[in-house]
Amino acid sequence: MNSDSSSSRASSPDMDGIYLREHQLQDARLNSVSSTQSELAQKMSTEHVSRSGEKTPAGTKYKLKKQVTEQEIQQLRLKINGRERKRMHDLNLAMDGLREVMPYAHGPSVRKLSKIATLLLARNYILMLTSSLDEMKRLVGEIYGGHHSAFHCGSVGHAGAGHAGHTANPGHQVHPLLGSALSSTTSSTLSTTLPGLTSIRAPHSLLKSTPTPPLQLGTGFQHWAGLPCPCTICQVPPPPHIPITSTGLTRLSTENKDVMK
DNA sequence: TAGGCCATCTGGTCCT
DNA sequence: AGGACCAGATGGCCTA
Repeated sequence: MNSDSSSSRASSPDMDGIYLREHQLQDARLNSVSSTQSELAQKMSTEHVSRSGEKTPAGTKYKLKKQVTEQEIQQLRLKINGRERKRMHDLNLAMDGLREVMPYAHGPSVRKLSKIATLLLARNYILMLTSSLDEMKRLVGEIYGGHHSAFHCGSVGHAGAGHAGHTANPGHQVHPLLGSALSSTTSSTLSTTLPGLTSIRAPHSLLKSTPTPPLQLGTGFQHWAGLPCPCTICQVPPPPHIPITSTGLTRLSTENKDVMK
């Protein structure tokens, strides 16, 4: 039940592990799949020979040529496998990065979110943040009414961090929420703004095997500072009403409503 | 032991 | 042609 999967099974093993496992598997596969590989090699080598016009069916020249192409094919396979491995490794790194910013407890005593759980939780989290943002905009609009200009882009002292996009891009080239990913305040700001957020639990069914620890913003969590910008540029459209089929998502959405109350 | 999750290999397809 | 992307297959590890 130990969630420290990095110790038991790292999603991104080091290169030595990769190298070792690769060769172990290759040794196993070269024995079991050698027929397929040799068939492929023979097919390709024959094709190569016919292309190059060197028709020496049974001579030594043919054998040498075939051997060379088999080695080339082998090397090509290794090269392709390495690329694919690197691609998947990068994908896992991105997945780890996503896990880091997810409002879910991190640590050695917490099982790492699975990939599917990470994606589902991330989607739910985005929807929650969107609804929270809309709600805050609505509240600010109610409170300040037509005087919101005092809190407009860059007018607020704290807004410098989160609204760097505005100050640096008068033409709104970069949305501040996107810019906040590069420069923003700590999660405590969000916790203050949305007090209930830090106590949200993840009820997703895919997380059933976890002890469901209280959600906490990851160390890498970043958000904008200060008040939401009510300008038309920052007025994000309402979240699309995507049907949520997952029970976990539905449940979390329900909790979101409670948080917003 | 079954099922879930994952890494890796592999062949196909599409793009540059 | 080479690389990126994708999906299926396979086998290992872990947990209930």
